[in-house]
Amino acid sequence: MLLRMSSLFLRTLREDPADAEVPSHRLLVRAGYVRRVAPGIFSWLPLGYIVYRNVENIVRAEMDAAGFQEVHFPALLPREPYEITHRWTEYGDGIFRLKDRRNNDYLLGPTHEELFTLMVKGEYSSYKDLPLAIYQIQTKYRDEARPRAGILRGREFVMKDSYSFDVDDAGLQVSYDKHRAAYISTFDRLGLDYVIVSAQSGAMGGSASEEFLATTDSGEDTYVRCTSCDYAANVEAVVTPVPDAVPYADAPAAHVEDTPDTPTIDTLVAAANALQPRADRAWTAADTLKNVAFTVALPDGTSYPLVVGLPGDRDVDMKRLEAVLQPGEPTAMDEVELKKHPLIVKGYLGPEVLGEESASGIRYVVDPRVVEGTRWITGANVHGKHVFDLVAGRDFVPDGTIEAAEVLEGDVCPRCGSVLSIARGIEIGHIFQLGRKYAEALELKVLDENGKLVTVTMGSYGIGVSRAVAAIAEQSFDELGLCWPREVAPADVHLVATGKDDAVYEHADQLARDLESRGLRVIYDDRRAASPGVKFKDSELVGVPTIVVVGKGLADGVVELKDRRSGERTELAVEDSVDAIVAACRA
RNA sequence: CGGGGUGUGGCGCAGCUUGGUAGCGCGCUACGUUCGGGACGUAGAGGCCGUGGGUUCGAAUCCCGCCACCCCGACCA
Repeated sequence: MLLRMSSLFLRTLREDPADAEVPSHRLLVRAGYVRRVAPGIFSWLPLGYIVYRNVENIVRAEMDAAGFQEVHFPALLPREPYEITHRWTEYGDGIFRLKDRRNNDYLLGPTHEELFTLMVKGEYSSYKDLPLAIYQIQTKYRDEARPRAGILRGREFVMKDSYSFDVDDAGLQVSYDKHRAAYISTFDRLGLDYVIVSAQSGAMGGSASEEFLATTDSGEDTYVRCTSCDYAANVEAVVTPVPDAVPYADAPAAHVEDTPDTPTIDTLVAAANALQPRADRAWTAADTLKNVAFTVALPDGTSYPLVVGLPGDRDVDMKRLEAVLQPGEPTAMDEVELKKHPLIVKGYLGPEVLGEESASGIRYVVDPRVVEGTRWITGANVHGKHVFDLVAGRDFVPDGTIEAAEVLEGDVCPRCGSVLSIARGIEIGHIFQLGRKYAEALELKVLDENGKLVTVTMGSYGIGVSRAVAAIAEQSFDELGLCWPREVAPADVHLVATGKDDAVYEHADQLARDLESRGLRVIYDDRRAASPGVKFKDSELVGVPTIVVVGKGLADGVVELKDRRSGERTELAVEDSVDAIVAACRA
């Protein structure tokens, strides 16, 4: 491959685009790799599309090597399969819907579980055909509420999705493990720094689930990692260790106190220390029980109220709450909704009027830390009053526990009891054991060895291909521009010719062809009009791993070799420069 | 869905307060000079100022509506 800059369809930008925030977006636009067409929808220019295809081909090669077979579905899909699994409604505004000329409903596929399931149902009917793993690389469409961060979160994106089909759970586990291994080799080859974390399975349903997160501060996902054992999890999936119950035989009886003007936790803590100072220490937010009211909307259009109780030093993490309540969608009650529940007093809500068995009938769930015997300061359900020494298990019994409190740096590791740290990442892969949800809904069954019909169990595995391009960019740049890992880079060598001397361009031209004939992919900056500064800046911005300069050194018989990432420069004798450059690129 | 912000040549922006028919940088074209860190000179091309209405002799500028886009939040009682 030899691309000449004089005719390459490329225009780099000297300034950052106004709408780009994250580095990958900024640099992919500036270096002429992508252009925005509409919110969350992008076009790929030649260099970008080369990188995109390199990533896609690595993913494909690794899937093929693992023995998975590639198929291809349409992106334009009929409503019926999604109606059967209820996702036509469950997806809500999240999918693009359209009608054909006969007014039939269609959608642009957001994911393809239904189609894969139906395809296998159409072809296979015996346990002897299983296990099977098939995949596709397909453009997906999701009408995101707020697309952001350029290629990282678009409304149109490319995903590799695979599905495994097995007769039993043991088989599923084997298929899952094979995919896990294939993903590890794929992401290793893509040159990504990533972690594998326990996850929630999300809208697809299912059980065992892990995410591959590319580690970067600009990531949307927050995960925890144990500082001593190998526990790692998405915050949505973090399990709170349940403390032992506290003896409370000696606890004083609950008593209501006047606490005027204390609608927030901070004001309440201050009031408590003034009114009822403790002998041993000051009251803190952790001594208060905060009760947060939500309305949970269900896919069938109904909704129910829910109150979450948690220690006052923590906030509700909406992503965790949503993950637990799937497919229900919680929203915090506003003033209007609070008024519909007369027993709820804004700012002074307490557990005594809550619970399915109580007067209000409102479901009341608490953080796992609120174990039997713990004592709390909390709302008294009267404006301006709080109750002290309210003991869990004695004075109130919640309807259950819920994992909805935010996870904080320093929280206890559920596996080893050590300390958790928090970091961010980009979800580039997700594997999970779907189980029989779709096989059941769409009646994918095979005959087993006893001639009995059994429902097939499935696994589902995704890689964000276009997102991976941005994730790699996100991990591979410096103040000068991009610096791609070699295997995904648009070329091996960026050859720059400088000056006005014909001899320089003649030599560089020959060098470009020699390198190409040795199997290297070459970008050759043969522009006569551009100044050296422009060419150097462009070569750094574009981010090819090896830069070669043919210029003023040629008179002394040398060309210059630069490593984009390290910045290291070497002078090469002209006679053996081809071999030296090839060696540098193969290293 | 809520909050904030922005719409002016291809890109990045000024002009708007205080109305008088548009300007700067980059890029682009031509010629000349220059050629190792985003060169310089001269001459050019390119804009229904997001959109609809209103006020006015006159609107990019003031008023009203609409549309689009960007950022933050999707919670803290």
